[in-house]
Amino acid sequence: MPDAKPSNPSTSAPQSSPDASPPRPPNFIEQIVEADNRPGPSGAPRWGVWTRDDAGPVDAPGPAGDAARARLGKPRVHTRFPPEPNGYLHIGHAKSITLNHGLAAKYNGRFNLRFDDTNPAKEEREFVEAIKSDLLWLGADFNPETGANAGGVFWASDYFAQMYEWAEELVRKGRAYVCSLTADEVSKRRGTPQVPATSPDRDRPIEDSIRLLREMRDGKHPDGAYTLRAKIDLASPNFNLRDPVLYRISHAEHHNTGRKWCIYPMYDWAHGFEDSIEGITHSICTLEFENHRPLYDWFIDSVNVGRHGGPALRAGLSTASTPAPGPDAPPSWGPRIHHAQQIEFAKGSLTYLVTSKRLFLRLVREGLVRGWDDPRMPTVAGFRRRGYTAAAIRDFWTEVGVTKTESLIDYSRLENTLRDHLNKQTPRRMGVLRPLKVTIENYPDGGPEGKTEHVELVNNPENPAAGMRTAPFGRTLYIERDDFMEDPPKKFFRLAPGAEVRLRGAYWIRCERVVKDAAGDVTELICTYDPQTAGGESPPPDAEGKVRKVKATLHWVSAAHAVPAEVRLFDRLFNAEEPGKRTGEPADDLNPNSLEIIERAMLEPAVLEDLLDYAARATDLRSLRSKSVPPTDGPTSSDAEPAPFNPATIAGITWPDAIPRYQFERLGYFALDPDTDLAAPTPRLVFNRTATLKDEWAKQAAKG
RNA sequence: UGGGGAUUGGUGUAACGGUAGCACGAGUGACUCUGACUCACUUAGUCUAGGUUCGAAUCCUAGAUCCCCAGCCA
Repeated sequence: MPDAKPSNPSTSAPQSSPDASPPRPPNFIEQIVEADNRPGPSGAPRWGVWTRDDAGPVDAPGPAGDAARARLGKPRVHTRFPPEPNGYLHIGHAKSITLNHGLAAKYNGRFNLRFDDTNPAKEEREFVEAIKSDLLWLGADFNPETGANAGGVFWASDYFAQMYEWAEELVRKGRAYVCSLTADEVSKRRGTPQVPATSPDRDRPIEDSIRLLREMRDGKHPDGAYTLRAKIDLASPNFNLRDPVLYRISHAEHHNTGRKWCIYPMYDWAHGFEDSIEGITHSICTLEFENHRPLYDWFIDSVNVGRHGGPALRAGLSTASTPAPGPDAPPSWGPRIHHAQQIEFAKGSLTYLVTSKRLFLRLVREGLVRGWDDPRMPTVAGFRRRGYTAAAIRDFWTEVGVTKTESLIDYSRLENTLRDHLNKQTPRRMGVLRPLKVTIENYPDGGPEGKTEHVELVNNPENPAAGMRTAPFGRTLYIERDDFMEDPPKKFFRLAPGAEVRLRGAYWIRCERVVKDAAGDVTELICTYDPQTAGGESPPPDAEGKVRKVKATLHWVSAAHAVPAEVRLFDRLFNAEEPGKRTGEPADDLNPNSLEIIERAMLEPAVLEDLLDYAARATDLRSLRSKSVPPTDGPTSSDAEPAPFNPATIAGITWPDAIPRYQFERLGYFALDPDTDLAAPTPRLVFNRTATLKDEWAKQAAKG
């Protein structure tokens, strides 16, 4: 394979594009990381170095162990992706994953998957499994046994007890209090930018607050009766600091902790501690949390009041290096806890799509799409099913870069990155979407079905090593309806009455006559072929030395050997550049023609042969079965861990996710859909069109 | 109205007081057994107004525009 050239064996990051693009300058976050990694005034990197305690499986064999050993003594870089399991991941999340996992890979750090499950009302098990599966597909391995940069899977709910202790600590330090206001009252008393908020219970005695907090925890009070609030600044122009709620009462069943808790921490209270406990160094989030950073800092600082130890100590880790408080030290709450640095970056929006979980939920529930993984959905699962490659999505976000500038990116940029990848990799095959029958009247008759020749075709012109295949050719063929025009405009150089074209790899044919049905529609073309053009070669020069030329080469399928398949064609889900801009409701801009199903496309037989061959030796049949992804929302009963994706070689190309992909010549890139059933007596093939090829003719035709 | 961010060709991004560059797109042409790919050329930008400086996208002042914040969501 030509792309097997030596490609940067030093990094363990998932390698993407086959050819190396010019090196990008480091983005602003990488610049921060690199500055942190340089020795500071103390001679050590800002976040210290990896030790046997936190470097990962240093004694394990294999790549994960190798990476862990290589990490020892090197500057710590520890990132995380913290989704709430309340929906499927979308293309925007992929940016965060690419960034966070990419940072860990680039600096041989570690990357955690952490479920931010602090709100039992909205979270479901199904989403947990879907998110894990999406991360694995994207190449962000979180399992420390297999992923070189994996830090593990964590749950905010595992930290509830620790967070609760810190909450009591803040009360005792006079920095939090139990408030009896209702949600409505708090809202009314919030004030305005100029007018401070008011809160009647701020000066509740510490012991009262402690008692009430414990009663809240122990289920003595109904939902909404009390909250725990931080005592910060009711007049702050930053509303987040106007005594934010830390805990609310909720007698709800949590998907992880069941009925153990009836108070749940608010995101703001929980998030900084989650990073702290896990020893996250760079806590990367989106711009809207910039206003919250002072709050997170205040929480950690408040816990650290009266504590001792180095500034970069991490909770939950060995405190051996913590200097013991001296005899004259004030009462200590324990060693100081770790304080991650939050860095905010801008989300990237794409034209013609939206990333709103609320809208996704509606589309799925109302049946406007065929599930979370509908190939039209901007979910990671949707892109996967559509046939996008994880490498293309990663490369796209890397090319777009990371900044603090809000951007609206042309969707075509994502599509172009995808085409780049697919062009270099996909095997070529021929398929006809809308068959038009062609009979070659001067082609020899060799029996009931005519004579059959086997023509040789190149599998991928971009990749000579992909080799050749043969395709049967006969007297009766199908060509694409769009490749014939009875009354063509000047610039149309495909087939027309009297015109001559090449059939790829086979012969040149000339259209002699047109057969029509009663309605006047063309049903068949009667053509002749030139035996001197075998293999598609030009015929020898004529008597005057002139060589005949054709301008078009068409794809075709032998009617006697064609394999029928269902093909699903997609147009954009929304037909407005910014859905919802017009009316405020994105659903108003839904494209009613976003899905077109071709029930009986005709494919060259090599496709079925490839797939049967793969099915016979496949260990990972996810892409060949319809049960691979839950088709609708709603909880599933299965608690099974999503299996890692096993690479599979299909038609000579190895796909990390085992999804068979092709370029059907001149039509675009296609991926096998899980609705496919190869085990049926008559195999059922279903393909999704991932993307079209660029089409100069369509552009011209549109111009008129 | 208060606070927090942002602003460089059509799009995305770089330049960190010293030649405004890169990628994608678009246009033109070449090549072509995919109207694909590839190749060549072209196109077009520092939000505005002042100031500092030998020199400003970069520093200062004033303004404009856009995004975020008054959930017991995250």
